[in-house]
Amino acid sequence: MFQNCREGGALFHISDAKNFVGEEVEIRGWLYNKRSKGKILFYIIRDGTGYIQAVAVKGEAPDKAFEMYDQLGLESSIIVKGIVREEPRAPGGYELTLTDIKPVHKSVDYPITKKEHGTAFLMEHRHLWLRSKKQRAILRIRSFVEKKIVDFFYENGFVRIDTPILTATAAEGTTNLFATEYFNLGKAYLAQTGQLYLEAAIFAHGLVYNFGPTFRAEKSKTRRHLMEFWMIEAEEAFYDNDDNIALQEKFISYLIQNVLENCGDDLKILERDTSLLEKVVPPFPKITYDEAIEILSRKNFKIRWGEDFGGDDETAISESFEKPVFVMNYPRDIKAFYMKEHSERPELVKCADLIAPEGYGEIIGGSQREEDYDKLLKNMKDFGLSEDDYGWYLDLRKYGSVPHSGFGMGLERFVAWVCGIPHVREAIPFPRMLYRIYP
RNA sequence: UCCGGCGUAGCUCAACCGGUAGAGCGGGUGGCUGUUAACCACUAGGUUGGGGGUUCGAGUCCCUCCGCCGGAGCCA
Repeated sequence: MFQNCREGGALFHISDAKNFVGEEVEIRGWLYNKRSKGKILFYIIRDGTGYIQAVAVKGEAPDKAFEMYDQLGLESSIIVKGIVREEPRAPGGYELTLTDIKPVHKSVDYPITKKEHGTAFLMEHRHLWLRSKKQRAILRIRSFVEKKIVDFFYENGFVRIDTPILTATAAEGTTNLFATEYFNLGKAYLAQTGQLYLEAAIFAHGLVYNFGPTFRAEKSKTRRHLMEFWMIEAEEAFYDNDDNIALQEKFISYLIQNVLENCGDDLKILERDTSLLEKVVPPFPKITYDEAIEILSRKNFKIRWGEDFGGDDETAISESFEKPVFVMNYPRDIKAFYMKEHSERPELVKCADLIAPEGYGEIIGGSQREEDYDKLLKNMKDFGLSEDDYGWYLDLRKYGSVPHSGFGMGLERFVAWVCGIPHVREAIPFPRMLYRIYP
């Protein structure tokens, strides 16, 4: 914030008002709202840490405060001085008796008004929408979650491996990738996963993770999809599928409990019902794909064994549980080539997707990886992948191969769930969507 | 790409069976000494997304294009 560049005077944040009662302070911020009642007027100011109301009474406050009133549109940047006062009628409990107000820049006709707006309009003004209370709360929670993700892995002995964003080939084959020119080497693609690179790194570090943007050029048009999203992926040497699931349980619970402990004010702004989040502690329910199909059949869903779940299916499964639920051991045909075959039923793979409660859908996809050279090579051929493109990946099964597992979590889906917001587009500052890349 | 829905004032939305386009907010003007999305009065603001058609008459019905929203597929 600004306090580092202030000359003299009290260092002041609105959020610290309680420590400055009776003192004159200076706020550098923006005009959030204003009201006039003739000989008394109110300026509501925000400074990035909170909101406070400055009161000016005719004859007591400088005349300037009244002259300024009509000139200052909402979101004008201003420097306000005033004396902090306890005030039970004020929302935060504190108020300012205004002693000076100076415009830094006068804002005229701010597009986002105090009444409701539609999402199309708000997305068109995303650069301004970020200033509003709920959007601030969401992105503050996102920022905190990002910190706790890094903390969790650091505390648990993981090494962060930043995997490349520009890659030469598709990692999972089927999905569409964004392409760009790469000098004399032809096309390069924006990474849709860093997993294969993480698998290489476990042989150096044992436990590794990455955290960064991921790109999918799929024409997905739903509340759970973005073209550019942030993913956290972990990869663990000598972990089987059960170890992997236990780690995910611990990870998700850690994040949720930390948010509940530290983000109470923001969750309140979002009117999030936290009672369901409080239940997110290990162990989570675990069902197999077969059992999930049974649950859906009982609910009269038209899904047959062998098909993947759609959004409605995931919601229906999650409604049977209060906590996030792991769905394990999917048919191999609907999963990626690198997943390890189930030892008793070769038509299945050892994997688990974590489905969040309240209809937020899949937030984690994970699996044990195929560590056997010959089986992996056969899978790649079955999936139509070129052996040449993946030579380095096959090498990992030649020089000290070990059982290993990993998972990937979509940050925006997680944040949307925690915040209780219906669409992932609000869980990222500037969403890239199928028909929107502005602003 | 496919399936639905929507497009009316700056914004959010009304307008019955096809019959003179309206409200709230925002803007402007005036009023008000405790407002909390302040309130009260007055006021300006429209090629009803574009084009074509049916009709005495279209915001409303038909065709077409454009834009947006939701869903499917795919996935986190």
